[in-house]
Amino acid sequence: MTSPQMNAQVMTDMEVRAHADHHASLRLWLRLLSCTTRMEDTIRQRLREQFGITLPRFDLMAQLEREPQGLSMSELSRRMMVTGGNVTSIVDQLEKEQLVQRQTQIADRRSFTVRLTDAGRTAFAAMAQAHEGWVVALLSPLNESEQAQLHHLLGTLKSRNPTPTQEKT
Amino acid sequence: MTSPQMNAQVMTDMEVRAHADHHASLRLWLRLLSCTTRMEDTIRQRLREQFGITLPRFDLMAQLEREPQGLSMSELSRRMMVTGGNVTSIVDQLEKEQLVQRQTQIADRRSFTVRLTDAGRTAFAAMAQAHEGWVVALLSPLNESEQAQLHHLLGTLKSRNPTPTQEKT
DNA sequence: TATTGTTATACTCTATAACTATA
DNA sequence: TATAGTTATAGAGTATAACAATA
Repeated sequence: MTSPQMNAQVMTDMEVRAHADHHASLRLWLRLLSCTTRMEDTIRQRLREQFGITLPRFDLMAQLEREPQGLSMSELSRRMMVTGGNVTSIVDQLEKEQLVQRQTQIADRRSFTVRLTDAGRTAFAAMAQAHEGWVVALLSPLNESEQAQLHHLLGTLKSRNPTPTQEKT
Repeated sequence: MTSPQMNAQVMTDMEVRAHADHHASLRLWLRLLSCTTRMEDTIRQRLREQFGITLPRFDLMAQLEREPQGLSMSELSRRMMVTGGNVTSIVDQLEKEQLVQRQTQIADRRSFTVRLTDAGRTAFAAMAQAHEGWVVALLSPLNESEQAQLHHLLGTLKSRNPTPTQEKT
């Protein structure tokens, strides 16, 4: 490829090939986007209809469910990759419905620990179970081996791209 | 598996297996979502910074670019899967910037044909070229064969799931 | 009556910036 | 001064519903 014999014809072929590859990448991206958006819209709609909850609220509860000892507002902000004011608003709503609670810190009185309440944990368990069922059903066109392949390919994609944290900061 | 010898122990194993699979599906979904969201956020941000355009506006222009003869408002609404009022608002903005134009129909005076202007076509060409470059770069962790595999797997996923049209209507 | 498109309204999510209380 | 969190505001995107003009 890099030999001195490389000539104008080869360059042209390479360019044609590059264009074809670019279009293939673009088609792949559009397919990736449409598959994901379609699943996400379905899940979002069902969460709203069946549980009266939005995806960000569900995500916040999911974060808390993984951390029984609770998380600070700023840590929630970091993990959900949204700014602080938005976390305040989501926690306000969930607290009003008694699904989460703010606990004052002894060590640092500026900060709160946010936790799921018992009611919140119970409610989340039901939602998470339904959510998992939807995901399993939506991915069921792929068998176990195909899902593993897809997981692997996406892992390659993810690990070699900059993280959102790096980009956002 | 369905023989009379199937006993409690087998059931338990199956259940354990099912749970493991479910968790694998959930992990796959989270990875699919985060890969896609990360790419989409990057693209959205660059479109805004470099071209002062939002993704829906870019998408609308992309629809028009594919149909030189133009599209009606309702056809744009259908293709973009958003309700009519939103299309009105996006077309209003693009028309104000003279990137698209509404043409009255002779046959049906209720309806418009929306087209790219020459300026719109020129502007879109520059944006589309940059966009394609970003997509190629973002997908570059996967080689050609891996991209083809991913495209194929997502095709399977897409073709055997209900279409958004069915779900939205 | 039905359809095309517009307008008005409301809601969610998001970011930015000014602010308060505490460290 | 710096940090944790709140408040206020603004903007994008979305849906719904009432409306006008035309078919």
